[in-house]
Amino acid sequence: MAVTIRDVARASGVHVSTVSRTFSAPHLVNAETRNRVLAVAEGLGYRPNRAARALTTGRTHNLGLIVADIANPFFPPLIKAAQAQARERDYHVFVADTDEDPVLEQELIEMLCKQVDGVLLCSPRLSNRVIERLRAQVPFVVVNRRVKGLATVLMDVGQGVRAAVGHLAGLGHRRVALLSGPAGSWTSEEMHAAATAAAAEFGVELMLQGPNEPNEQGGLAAASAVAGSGVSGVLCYNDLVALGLIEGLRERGLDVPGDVSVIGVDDSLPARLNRPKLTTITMPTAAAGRMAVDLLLAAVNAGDSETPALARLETNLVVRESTGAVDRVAGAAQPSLRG
Amino acid sequence: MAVTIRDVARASGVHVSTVSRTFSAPHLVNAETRNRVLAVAEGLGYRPNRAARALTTGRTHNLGLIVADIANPFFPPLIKAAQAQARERDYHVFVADTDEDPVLEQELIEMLCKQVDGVLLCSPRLSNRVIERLRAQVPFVVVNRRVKGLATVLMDVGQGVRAAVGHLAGLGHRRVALLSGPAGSWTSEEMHAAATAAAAEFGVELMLQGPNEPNEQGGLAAASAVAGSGVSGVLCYNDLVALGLIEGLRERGLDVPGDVSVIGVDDSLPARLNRPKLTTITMPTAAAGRMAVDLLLAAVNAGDSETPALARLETNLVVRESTGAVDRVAGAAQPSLRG
DNA sequence: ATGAAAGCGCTAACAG
DNA sequence: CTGTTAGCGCTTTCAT
Repeated sequence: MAVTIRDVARASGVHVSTVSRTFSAPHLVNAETRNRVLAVAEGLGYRPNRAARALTTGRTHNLGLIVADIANPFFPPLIKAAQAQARERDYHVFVADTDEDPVLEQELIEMLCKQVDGVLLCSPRLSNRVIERLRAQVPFVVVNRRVKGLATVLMDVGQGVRAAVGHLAGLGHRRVALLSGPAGSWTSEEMHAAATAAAAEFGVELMLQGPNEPNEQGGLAAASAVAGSGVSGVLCYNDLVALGLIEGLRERGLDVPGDVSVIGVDDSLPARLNRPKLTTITMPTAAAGRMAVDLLLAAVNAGDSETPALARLETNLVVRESTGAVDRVAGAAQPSLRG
Repeated sequence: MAVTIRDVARASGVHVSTVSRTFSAPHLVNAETRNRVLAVAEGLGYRPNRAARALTTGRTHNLGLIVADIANPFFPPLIKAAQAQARERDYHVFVADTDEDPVLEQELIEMLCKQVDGVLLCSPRLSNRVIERLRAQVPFVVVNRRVKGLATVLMDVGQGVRAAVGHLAGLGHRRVALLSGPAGSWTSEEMHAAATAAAAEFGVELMLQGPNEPNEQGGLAAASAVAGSGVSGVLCYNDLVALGLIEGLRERGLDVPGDVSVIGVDDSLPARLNRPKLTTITMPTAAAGRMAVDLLLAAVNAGDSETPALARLETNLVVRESTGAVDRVAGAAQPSLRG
């Protein structure tokens, strides 16, 4: 076993409680003694055992972060930001990947909740019912989902969607499709509502296509439906869907943005690397990660009797190369000569 | 505070040790009693406190996983595989991102090491000296790095590199560049050694260019050097570098694979999504994640007096669209007519 | 300012 | 098979 508080106490000729205070309440101990203890501890390589501390204080100083899929490029920036923010508050973040599986998600939460002071749920696939039951065990903060009574961080994708539809309308598109995401995705529902409203506002016809898997496969699979629908512009649930769609369209001889304009959501790494560079809606994932940590820490330190906080973060459209003007009368998608 | 073992004991009319055994050594307790205890525990919503258990057993049943950058698409598949494998062994994996910062890496390890039974170091940026000091505190397994005396999982990138150079040679390339990775990267050194050997074997001239940042910026920054060097084929440290290079080459009017053939390493998500699809060396990241967990668990349960294990995993070249035959005499890169 | 003692939730001998 | 007892490393009254 490693060096404990007792070893330090013995080696520096004080009682364990003094050593303890040196680390957890330094102002309560004589400067001289403190320095001696610190020096001895340093020399022995002593590090407080946080698990043991947690046992008495009831605070682990750990946070859990549950995501559906680390490999989805939407999440890493959020994770990084959350870890960085937590570190500044002397907290540590444990990340768990649920593989998009609600059962696994619940198991992980139950497993985690005894080792953390609070849990960050990002775009959870769990039912609200389960979440509400689980919250008795540990404070939650939810990102991109509405659960009544829980502190929440929302990315206001509606703003970006409105801008996207306006952008397409301005380029002359009259028929536009929305490729929705997984059933039960709050973001997807928000996109739907905002797209419907914006379509009416800008006088374009909106077709809904979905649900789709939230990855390239989903976009690829939707390509034939899009190709046959006569739309000239498509707004996708996320960047991966958009990239998959572009790929599928190409296989059918359709060019982007020549024949079809495609817009993604997230502004993820692949969106910036791909060719054509994706026009997309930026999601403030880093800000959301930081904010979620702050909200969670507030909930942890205040008890949950507060009015649950709600943070809404802005989104924006960033225009790149996957959208362009309609160069045909009806805007109907047809194989282009260069395709 | 949550429901403890004592509450369960009281409610089911047995002693705490019986409840304890029900969970940690079920075979030692009468089936009838066990079922009763289990039922009561279930009813009360009891979950064993793993931190408290860790205090007596000395086993947290947690593993730490340190990566340089979660946002680098190389890591997520490894992380997912490690978490899945650990779960099967009733272990939990805590992921920490060091932001490519050795100082932060060390801090995180020291912070983590009291809450985990072992640590997985993936492509660490830490000096061997520091690693060797830290290993006294907690068992390590290292991925893609050689540290004497430590259990190791290596991805044998040399195989893939040889295949890549052979592939380029077969396409008629005579002058080839290697864009190396960060200084101190084991993988980068392996690539260099293997590329040098393969270049001699296949009779091509090899130019070394680096070190480069392990991301698209690194590739982008190297583009002008590559464009001016007269090479017709480039092997890059990883897919992101390759994609950045392709982008930079394009900005200079050079087509891939028309003017220059580019090969990446990792076979990451962006490599498959991008256009042209990247010819790349597959890295067995998932297998490495699983293997590393098994090695680490073995080290944890055996004490470190064993001969440290060494696993070498195969890599392969997957040919896609970013490589092609040389269509000019000297193979010198020059603006193409279609560029 | 420091020491003494109790206890956090759990496991691990040791008895019985 | 089950109860008793001690103690993991640390914090936290309460004394002194």
